[in-house]
Amino acid sequence: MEQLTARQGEILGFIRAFIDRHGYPPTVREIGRHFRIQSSSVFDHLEALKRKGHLEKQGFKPRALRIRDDRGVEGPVTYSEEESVLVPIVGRVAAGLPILAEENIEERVPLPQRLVRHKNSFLLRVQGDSMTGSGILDGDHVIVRPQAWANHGDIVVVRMEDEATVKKLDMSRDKIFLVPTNPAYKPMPAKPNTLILGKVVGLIRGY
Amino acid sequence: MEQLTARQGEILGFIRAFIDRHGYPPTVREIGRHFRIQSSSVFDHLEALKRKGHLEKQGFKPRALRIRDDRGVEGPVTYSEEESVLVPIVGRVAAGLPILAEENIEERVPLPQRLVRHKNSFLLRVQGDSMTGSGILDGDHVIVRPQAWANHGDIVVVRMEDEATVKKLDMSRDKIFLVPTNPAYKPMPAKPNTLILGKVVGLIRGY
DNA sequence: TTGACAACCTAACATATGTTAGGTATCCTA
DNA sequence: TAGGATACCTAACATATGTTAGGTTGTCAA
Repeated sequence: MEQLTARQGEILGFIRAFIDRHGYPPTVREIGRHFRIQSSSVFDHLEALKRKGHLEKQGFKPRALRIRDDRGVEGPVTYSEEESVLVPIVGRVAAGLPILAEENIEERVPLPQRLVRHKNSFLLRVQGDSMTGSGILDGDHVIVRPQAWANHGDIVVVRMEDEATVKKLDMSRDKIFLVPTNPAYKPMPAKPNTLILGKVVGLIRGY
Repeated sequence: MEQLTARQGEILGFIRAFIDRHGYPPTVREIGRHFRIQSSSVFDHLEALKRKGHLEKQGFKPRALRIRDDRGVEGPVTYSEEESVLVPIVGRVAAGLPILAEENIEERVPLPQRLVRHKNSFLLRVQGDSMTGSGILDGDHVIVRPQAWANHGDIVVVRMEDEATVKKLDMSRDKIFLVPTNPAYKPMPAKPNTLILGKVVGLIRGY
């Protein structure tokens, strides 16, 4: 990866911070406004960053920037390429409290970043064998990305009463069904008070 | 959080996936292209998603979208409770070489100690669906503790020719059998040259 | 049976956008 | 001492962009 100049480093840092704060990259002119330089000057910097491999850039599209300096080092590696993220294990899900309230958290476990690509993800211990059809066994821990809505076919964590349970979403019919993928169980229609806590994005098992 | 319609859920899901894949949100028309609807129709959907609190939207700015249905799960600051261990991912298993030879190692991933309680453990990517009966799916990574011998009922990694494969050990009969727990496959007797590389002690999956 | 809402449409508008062209000044290196 | 890279500039261009206005159709609860 080619060396950056001080200015190029500033620009890259600004883009990174902007994405952190807003959730989307800045436009050329937004960068320029911050540094009090013209858009064409920013353009030059972006081209340099692209040429040096630190930035991906989709021609002519606004905000189509992606920082690429997080790739690992090539070749045989004898050290960690990857950082760990501390992910909380959620136990009981007390009603009324947000899922990640300290009261619900039992402990925290370091996981590789690739498995936990989103902020506020958490681990939930699976109880029962209702999802064995999807390779989710009793005692497994699922990695959950919090989101209040999910789509047909997603494996989700829903809260019913005081319990968090893992099910597959079936939205193909008139009502929403929570489907256990173990054929020994029957799909149940979602009640009005069922709450989607998040989508299952990973799984961890220890034998 | 107000209820979404099926269509609104699809749109929200597309935006989420797009950000995941590209690093920046889609434009109104990019969403429309995917669903084969007009930009003005997409606009309506985005307004609905904003009104219902699932989306933030900066007026008139392209791609200025931010998904907000993960609120209420603000996590407290995380601190370290557990150390990570660097575990190598083994790719091809070159014949003649020890399984943990540098030539076999693709990369290293940090895992929580509780999952990897033994030295020289490694990760192996599972190919095929022969172990779905044990909740081990195609593409999963199993954590393997190296050992040359295992017991009846253990799930093990064996080397046959140049390939490492995951099977269940059946030693209840006169011969040793390698059992795929997917009933669609048949148990095979162990050949004299089959080598036990280790025992499966854990599993990791990313969706 | 009315009214609200959802889900789409066509057509048009103003403009913020990435980009290009051509220029100046400074610095470092061959 | 020439050349190249860096870091900026002004001016202009084509267009992809979010948005608005004004529809149609169907569904569903009051």
